[in-house]
Amino acid sequence: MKKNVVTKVKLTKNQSLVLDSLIKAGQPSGAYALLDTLRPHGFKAPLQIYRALEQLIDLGLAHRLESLNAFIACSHVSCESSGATAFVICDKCETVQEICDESISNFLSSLARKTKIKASKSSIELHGLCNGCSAVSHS
Amino acid sequence: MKKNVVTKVKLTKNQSLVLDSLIKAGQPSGAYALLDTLRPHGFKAPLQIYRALEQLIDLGLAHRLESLNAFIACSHVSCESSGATAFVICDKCETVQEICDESISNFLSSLARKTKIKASKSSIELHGLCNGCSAVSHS
DNA sequence: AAATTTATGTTATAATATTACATAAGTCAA
DNA sequence: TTGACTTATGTAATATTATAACATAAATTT
Repeated sequence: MKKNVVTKVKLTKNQSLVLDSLIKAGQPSGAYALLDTLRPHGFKAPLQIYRALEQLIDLGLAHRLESLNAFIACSHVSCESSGATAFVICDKCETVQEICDESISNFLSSLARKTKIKASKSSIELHGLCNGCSAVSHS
Repeated sequence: MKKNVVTKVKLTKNQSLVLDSLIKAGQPSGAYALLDTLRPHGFKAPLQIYRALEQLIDLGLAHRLESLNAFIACSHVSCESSGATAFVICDKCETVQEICDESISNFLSSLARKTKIKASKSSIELHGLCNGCSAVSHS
């Protein structure tokens, strides 16, 4: 459950562009949406996106939301959080809260212990309606 | 966070076939793998699989593993677990442990409370090496 | 039996992701 | 600074996963 904790890395041009797009989006973005955003910058193929994302995720600067097949910039300066992160996703406004505290890591440790697994990666995603949206929401 | 808790339902033919395949597989199975398995029974299109899976998941008889884009039969008689389930997945032998106890639901409730979300769906998946595989494993 | 809902069959296509191979740029050691 | 090596890039093709749209049939309700 280690992660490359990074204070300063020099990103390549593609990596920077993808990260900037993710940050600007402020929401989960699909790889092809990112590709479209970056076509003006010369991006032409999905692989350019996927490759940049792979590095960014390794560096803890971006995350993949498994339940959405989408990606999001890390909301911490850089995610120094040992990989124990939970995402809380509003299905209406698409806001994502990235939670990263002891309750998450404790829960995961305990789960790993109980199931006798040597954990290497986790994904916790909770969907629903955020405070604002559930106040308004019809149906 | 409700789920259709079911004691006895009559599944349709397609639903039964898909569920049986899932159970027989005993492992996460992709939709197209299921389709291939069921071609001898007359299945011809992915939609036949996806539609059956949708019902099975609604009924709590199967689950979707988001991080694998795959499906698995519920390991409980029928998952009466309020949808608060965690999956622990060995990346080597593909064994999946389906955990479904108070620690999961407590964790999720607390997360929902902290983030002020009205939760409707959750996904918790922990990857690593199971007890057996980590004993053997090289690299 | 008519009306309604639920399930099915089938074709086509959308959305997501990777393989394979060629080239270029950066890094490090001699 | 050249050569060896690793890391990043470009590009085309293709694989994998999932859904839309439309027609038909079966089950359920009234």
